Amino acid sequence: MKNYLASLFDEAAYKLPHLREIQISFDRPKIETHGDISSNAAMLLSKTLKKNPREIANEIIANLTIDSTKITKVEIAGPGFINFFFHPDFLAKKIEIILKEKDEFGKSKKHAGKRANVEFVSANPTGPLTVGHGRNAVCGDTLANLLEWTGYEVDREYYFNNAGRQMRVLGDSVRLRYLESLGDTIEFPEDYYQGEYIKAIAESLNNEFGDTLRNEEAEGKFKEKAEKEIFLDIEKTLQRLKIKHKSFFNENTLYEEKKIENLLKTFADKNLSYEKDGAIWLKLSELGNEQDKVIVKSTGEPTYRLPDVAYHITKFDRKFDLIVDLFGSDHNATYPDVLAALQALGYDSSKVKVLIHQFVTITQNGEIVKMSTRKANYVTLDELTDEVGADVVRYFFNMRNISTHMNFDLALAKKHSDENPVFYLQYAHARICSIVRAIENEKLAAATDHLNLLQADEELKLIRKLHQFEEEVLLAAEYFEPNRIAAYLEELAASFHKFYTFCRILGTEKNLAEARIALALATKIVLKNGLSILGVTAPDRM
RNA sequence: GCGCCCAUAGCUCAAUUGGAUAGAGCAACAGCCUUCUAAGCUGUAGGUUAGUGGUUCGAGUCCACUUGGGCGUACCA
Repeated sequence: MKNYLASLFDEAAYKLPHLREIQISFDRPKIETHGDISSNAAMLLSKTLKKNPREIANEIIANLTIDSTKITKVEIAGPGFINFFFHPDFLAKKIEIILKEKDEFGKSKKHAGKRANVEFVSANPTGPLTVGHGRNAVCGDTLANLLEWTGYEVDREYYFNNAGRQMRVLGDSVRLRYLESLGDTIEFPEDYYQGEYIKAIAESLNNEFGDTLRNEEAEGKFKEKAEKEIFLDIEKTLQRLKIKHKSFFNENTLYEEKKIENLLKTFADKNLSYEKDGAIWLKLSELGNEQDKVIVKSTGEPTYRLPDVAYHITKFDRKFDLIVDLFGSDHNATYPDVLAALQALGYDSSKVKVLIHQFVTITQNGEIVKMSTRKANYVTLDELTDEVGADVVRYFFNMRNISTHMNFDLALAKKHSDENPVFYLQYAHARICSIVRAIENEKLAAATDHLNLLQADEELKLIRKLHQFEEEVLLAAEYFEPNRIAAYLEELAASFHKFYTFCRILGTEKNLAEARIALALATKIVLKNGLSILGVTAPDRM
């Protein structure tokens, strides 16, 4: 609809050149009586032309070539909106297109040929993924899906670091538990990893090696085994939510391939760094940031900033057209430094899209659960998946804008899980499948020869809703907002449930019945496609 | 103190990125199943969009300040 109108306006611009000077928007009015599409062109021009917007609107309309089989009415309303009413037959043609394109309907080639990298989860392997990581995992994967739907080839990437202090403590935690399992009396420090999984890893080392590791160092077998086991668990947890990364990028490779060393040299050569108090500093204040930051400590150890920059350079080297980083809000202070450094080195930092999602507050019986992997005070993502199922987990994290501070009442999620809106969507799909089963006995099939019979209010509203899908996918991808898809699907399902209630198929005259079947099947396709973007199943029965 | 994010119905969240009369779901109340799944539908009630000022044809949305919350603010990641 919008594309069609845009072409009409383009044509009119030959006669009204000032139409080219403004950014015309075509909106879907909230209120039905305002038409299918509304344009604000006249209001935007009223200032430059110093004329009443309604007068301008009249001029514009006079210069539009209106095909009455497509547009039935054009009117000027309110302060100067131009409202367009489309012909129902024209709108119904969408059903044919949907039935033809099936799984492909909604995909676009807008970014065909481009490559995107989406980095998400990226939790260091110190323990199981928590509900907190769940939001990052689900949103990251859904964003990657969305980009794929707009034509990108997407690499899902997981960045981790098995070198730092955290991992040393992890290895030593395992070592102590191992000694304990051998019968030694140990003192387990309070700031070590308290989780039961540490004991399990120690136990399996005991089974495998007996007491031969008594003098092994923490950073040897202990850390190695812990990292391996924990990563296996993380991957399994993600897999349950249908998340699979293409690559796991280890920070270590940046050292092994001398990327850190080279970067330091480049910073020095370009006069972007300096030495002070035995440390190396990056001149971030010259790059527009608040203050200079240390990139190599006086101990000779780099801070996280340095490998972060080096890591992002590898993303540029790997020729991605779009680089997406999804972090929790605890990282919000770090990325401006990385972006500034990249820009100073000549990389186009506008290719990097940093997304920050807010934290999930978990409440259990009215009390806030403070998550800490170290203190083993957390609810794991696996536990949540066990409790409510993968579809609910995925839908729950997808249904809200990533910028919201989300509340998650565990007790409520478990108790009222069947009140989750995801079932509302799935139920709509299952109902259509049920129709399909029922019509087979009645010798009925979908037919698009008499779509003009679809004139009931519920039918027309549903058709209009189907029109929106392609646009919603594009917008959700463009703004990196997966929740738009969830919101759209809820509206679509609502339109369908109303249609289902008021527009029966069995017992209706054949031509109308078959047109309704076509409409139902088109709805089924769009529901399924939308759910697949969210990573949620579309069941045939419920 | 400073930086980023947030504040919308009793609760959880939307609102086409500045559009016309701010919408859903829970919860509450009143209805609808001899007919394709009632995990559904219909209706009622619920709002000074935290507050004050500003920008303009037009503000929940943009700007400034205030209040209240989250996350940061390391030679931790």
